[in-house]
Parts: sequence; structure tokens; C-alpha cells
Amino acid sequence: MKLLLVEDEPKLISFIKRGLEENGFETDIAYDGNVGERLAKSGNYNVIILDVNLPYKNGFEICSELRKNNIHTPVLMLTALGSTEDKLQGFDAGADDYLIKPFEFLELLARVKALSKRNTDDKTATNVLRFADLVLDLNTKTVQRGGNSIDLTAKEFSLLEYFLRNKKRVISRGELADKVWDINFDTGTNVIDVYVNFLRKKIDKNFPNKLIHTQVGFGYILKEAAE
Amino acid sequence: MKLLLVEDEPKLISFIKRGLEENGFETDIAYDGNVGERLAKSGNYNVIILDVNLPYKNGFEICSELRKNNIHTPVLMLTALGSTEDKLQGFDAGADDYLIKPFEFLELLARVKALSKRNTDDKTATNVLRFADLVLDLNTKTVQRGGNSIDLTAKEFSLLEYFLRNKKRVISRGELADKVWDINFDTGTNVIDVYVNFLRKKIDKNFPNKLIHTQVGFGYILKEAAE
DNA sequence: ATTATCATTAAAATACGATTAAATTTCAAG
DNA sequence: CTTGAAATTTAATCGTATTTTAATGATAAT
Repeated sequence: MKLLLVEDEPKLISFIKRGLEENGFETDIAYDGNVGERLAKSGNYNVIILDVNLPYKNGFEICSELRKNNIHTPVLMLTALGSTEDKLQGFDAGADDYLIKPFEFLELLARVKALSKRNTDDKTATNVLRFADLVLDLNTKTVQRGGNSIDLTAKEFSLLEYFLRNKKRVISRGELADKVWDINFDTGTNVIDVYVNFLRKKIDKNFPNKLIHTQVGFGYILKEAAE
Repeated sequence: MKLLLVEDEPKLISFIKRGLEENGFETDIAYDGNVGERLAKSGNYNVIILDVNLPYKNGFEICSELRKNNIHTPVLMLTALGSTEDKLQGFDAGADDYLIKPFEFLELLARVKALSKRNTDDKTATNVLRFADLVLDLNTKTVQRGGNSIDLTAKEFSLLEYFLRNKKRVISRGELADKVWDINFDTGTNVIDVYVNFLRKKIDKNFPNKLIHTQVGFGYILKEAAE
């Protein structure tokens, strides 16, 4: 876990750096806006802590510049400017959080952790997809509806997974063929229809409110009620 | 973009809900901890705003419970408790941000936007064409006029879609044949006339101001009033 | 008034989707 | 390596909704 701290007050730097490193964050320092921006653009950090008042280039400018360059590293703005307008300016520049000096170190730490959490477990992604009373667990490859566990085959499972990742949107047979079956030319097959039928038997048949609906001429949609 | 607001103070609710909806966030409300947790577990929200003091179950508990269930929806904690320990407790429970009451609405909005920024997949994003009080949703393949939903067949839908994409312009039968029916030679058909008639029955018949007008000798046009 | 253009309706043709059964493939156990 | 069960795919049938055709009535243009 690597952080970048862009700050020019030596006392604050050592205070923050020590605290963060005690908590397992490797911390690089930039003492001015130019160096800060250059380092930030490397894209090697999990979180960037950005002071607003900096030599050469202020925190707002740096942050906008990063977003413009498609660097989406979470940014925590740090400043003595506490008015709502100042905060809004920070968020407008693309910051993810905004903390007013003076602050307690533990709050800074908590906010940094919250920010770093995202782009780590974002990648490992959510392991559980839900819709209504339907639960699909990607880790255990199990599915439940309303507490009852349901046995699905591999294809049925990926089909349902695709439905859950695209809920409330009509999905064409062509899209399913492509994304779930890897068929990208038109074979005259009806596997999809057959599998939707399999899924319905297992997921909808014994429940009053159906989840898989067909939109004649377009495809299928996962949603709660019929229009 | 869909939000869940779990809060029990009616005045605060209406204040927040109105503000958020003015900014394009569809907002569901839960008035107590139990309902809030159940809704939150559906996984259907982009951001959850969670008050701490709630009937039945407090915000900290709800948040921990969500994380335990692998629901990683960003949570913004909202409370009058402003001590650092309280904030830490919130972050420990898995919150992503923590805002102290009273707050300025614009700051809440900025923080909600920052949180929602993450998990926006463009596929589920609303994708609608509008004209007058007519709404055509390309994701759900549904159509509404003045709040009443209207059932269209696939051909009717594509025809209306073409009208909406070319509103206020006269469209010839030849163009419709080509673009909506893929007929590019002259079969002596009158399908187009028949389908315009179908559409009119469904979208214009029960409404005083007609939208589909015929330009004799040229074709059809989608516009508000007759010349 | 006459003709071309458009609206409307009903009937015919077709396409679409649900369902079932049978054929094929996959894969693990013997 | 064989065998057999489970999973996947193909194929065929059936009912229904959709699409198209075709014929007649209405409206607008010349």
C-alpha cells in the first residue's frame, strides 16, 4: 500500500509520515506542487494526500490536472480552508475527500484507509451479486433464492451471473450468445431459449414474483414485476 | 443513479430527498434501521446515506452488517456525533465517508457525487429518448406517455425510436422502409402506413395533442402541434 | 369531379418463443 | 481406456403474437 503526501510544512510532514508508516503505509513525500504532480502522474499510488497551499501549483490545480490525464487515484484534500465553497472547489477538482486542518491523526488515517479500500477491493470485486431475494455467490458458486439454495450447472450459473450484472436492462439473444456462449456469428441455435427455460424452472417456477421476463422481439430482462 | 437514504427525521428527509432528486439522484427512503438494512442488502444502490441514530438498529450496526454480507456499496454516515471516536467507529464499521450534522446541503451533494463516481457502469445508466410527454427507454424497451406506460411491439418500438431520433423533420416512406424495415427496393407494400396507424392508436389516440402528423405527398413528421 | 394519396380494417402469413425429447458432448469413476 | 451419468446442444412441435398483405373507405390535391 503506497501513499503520496504532497505538503510543504516540515512539521506536519513528519507527523503524518510517521503515523502512516506505523500503520503500514509506505509514504512518499513531495514538498511542492510541481514535484507532487509529477509523482502523482506516475500512477503508482493507492491514495494521494494533497495539501491545497503549495509552492508553484496548488492542490486544486494538481487534482484537476490528474483527472484530466485520466489518473483516478483517490485524492484526499488537506487544508486550513474550511468554508463550504472551498470544499466544493476541492470536490469539483475531482477530490474524493476533504479534511480540514487541524485534524486528529486518527481521522486522517481512517479516511485514508477508506479511500485505499476502494481500489483494492474494487478489483477483487464484490463476490456476491444480489437482486430481490436472489443471491449469487461467486466464491462458492452457489445461488439462493429467499433462503432456499438452488443447484445450477455451470452454464446456468454464468447465464444468471450475466443477468445479475445487467439487471433491469433488456439483453438480446445476440448479446447472450456473445458474452455467455462466445458465439459471435449467427448459428441458427436456440440454446439460449432452452437455457432461459432451465433457469426459469429453477429460479422462478416456485416463486410468485418472477424475475426473468421476456421482451418479445428484443430479448430477456431481469426485473421485479411485469410492467 | 440510485440512492438510499436511511433517516428518521421527516424534516431532514424531505430536505435531503428534494435536493438530491433535483440533482438527478433517484432516492429511496427508509425510516428505520430494519427497513434500511433490508433495502441496502438488495444491492441496488449506488450510494447509501446512513444516519447513526435510528429506530431498531443504528447506522454502525447496519454498515457492519452490510460489509459482513459482502455489500460494498459506498456508505456515507450522517450524524450529530462529531467526536473523533465517533467518526472512527463509523469508519471501523466500514463507512466510506462521515459527515457531521448540521451540514450544508452542497457539501453532502459533493460527497455523494464523489462516492458515486466509483461504481458507475454506463450499461445500466438510463438511456432514454424524450419528446413532449413521450419517453422511450432503450434499456428496458418501454414507452410512456404522460406517465402511462404503453405496450409496443418490436417493430412499433423501432419505428417510434426512429421518429424520436429524427423529430421535427419530415421522414419519407422510402426512408422508413430503408432504415426501419431494411427494404431498399420498391415492393408495393403499405406496411409503413399500417404501422404508423398502429402507433397512432397507441400513442396519440387517447391524447388531445397529436405527435405524429402526415405531410401529404412527402411522409410523416413527429412534432407537437399541427402547422 | 376526378384522381392520387392516405387511413383503416380484417384476414392471411409468418415469426417468435416455450417446451419437450432426443442426440451429442463432457468428464469423472471404475 | 471404458463406461455411465450429467451437462450441453440440436431439433421438432405447438400455440400465440406479430407482421404483412390486401381490400375498402376517407381525405386531400389538381
